[in-house]
Amino acid sequence: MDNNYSNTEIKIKDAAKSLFLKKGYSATTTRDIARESDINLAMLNYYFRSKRRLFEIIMFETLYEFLSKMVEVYNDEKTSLEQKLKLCSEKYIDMIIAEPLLPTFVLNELKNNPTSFLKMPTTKMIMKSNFVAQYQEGVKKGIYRKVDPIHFVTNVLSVIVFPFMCSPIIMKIENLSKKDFNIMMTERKKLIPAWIIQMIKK
Amino acid sequence: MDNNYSNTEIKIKDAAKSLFLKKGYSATTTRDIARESDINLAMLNYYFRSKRRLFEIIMFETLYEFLSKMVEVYNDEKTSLEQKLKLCSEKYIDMIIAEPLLPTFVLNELKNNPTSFLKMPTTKMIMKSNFVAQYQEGVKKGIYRKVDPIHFVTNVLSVIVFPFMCSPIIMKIENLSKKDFNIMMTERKKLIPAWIIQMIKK
DNA sequence: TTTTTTATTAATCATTTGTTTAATTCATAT
DNA sequence: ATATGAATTAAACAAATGATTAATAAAAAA
Repeated sequence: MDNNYSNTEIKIKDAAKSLFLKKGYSATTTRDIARESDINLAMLNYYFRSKRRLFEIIMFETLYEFLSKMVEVYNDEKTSLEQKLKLCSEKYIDMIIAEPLLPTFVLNELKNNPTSFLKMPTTKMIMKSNFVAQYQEGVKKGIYRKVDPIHFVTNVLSVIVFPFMCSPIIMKIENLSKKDFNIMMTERKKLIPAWIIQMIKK
Repeated sequence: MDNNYSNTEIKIKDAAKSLFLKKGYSATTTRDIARESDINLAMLNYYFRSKRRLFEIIMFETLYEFLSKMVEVYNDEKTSLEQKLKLCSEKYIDMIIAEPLLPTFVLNELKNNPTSFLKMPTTKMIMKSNFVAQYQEGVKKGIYRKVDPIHFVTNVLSVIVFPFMCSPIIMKIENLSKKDFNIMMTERKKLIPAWIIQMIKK
């Protein structure tokens, strides 16, 4: 590889991301990060100046990657609303199965620092996406019930994301292993689009 | 008042709960709590032995109160499923408007310590509640679509709770004040029961 | 009132934590 | 081969943090 990033710089970021996701900003110490990435403590400040700055870099990149993937689906001109529902349900669930700590982390750290979200270029794009436009078209045509699009979008994201945030509870009360839980979430890939359609269809 | 709790003990717990909810366990210092409750730092250890123990007491009480309120609605023998949907939608949304930081706090701290949830007597009661039984009856009668009850319960909670966890995002992208946001959530009290019914009705 | 227990305070302790420094090693270019 | 800059290390610093102590004040019991 011939980029500008040194090996240690990547090692620090990987370890830091993993720890920040797992324990949050405050509960993660610089020494934790140094140990996990197997680098000298001073290297953290050498490459990133401070713990705060390292966190913000990781936060930005993580958010950006996450939102980019979302916008991709929502703005596809070729697919119908029902196809988009199926696609995003599948895509998000796969995404979160691959990185299950992400939603809680994002929402939690955003609560403390909502400005970092403003900086994201893709933030407001969801409400102006093809996805929402297609829903509103359907309303005009009289095939969908009318409701403020923000409710519609919120509901879609709710039934996709929230179960992951409850995973400890769901696993406990249903006696599921992590594997079982993921199977359950995989089931939802098919169920969610149908539910949403039933919710909005006249 | 003639209970066993001294004034300072209550002051400490109130301040600590407020801070733990707002900033989480790690980001809250004992000195924060002492300052906020306007007591001497040593009083915290005098009454609660340690920060950890104070946290666990608050966590337990908060969880217990929260779950108790939930079980109340779910197990009411007199109400139909549709009435329960309306009641719990109203009740939970009012509850969370009154204490909006609670869901994120609970889910977040539970992730680190799922055992504290096991101790709760009411934990598994939801899946064995009258609410679930009524749904399954409806399935047998052929008026509701069949799906694993855990999906049904998860969906109800998702569309109720998740929007609050996203409140910073929703407020940002929709340009809402806290008041506006609460109005939007209040709208949902009526909408959610209808959505859920449409979701499950044949 | 006197004694005894309980509550409160200011000061202090021992760790932990984020960050920096000064010395050393490594790589690269001249 | 040597000089220059970048990368790495061990050690240390200052501030913050959870917890304790010893002295004092307040309340309750005798």
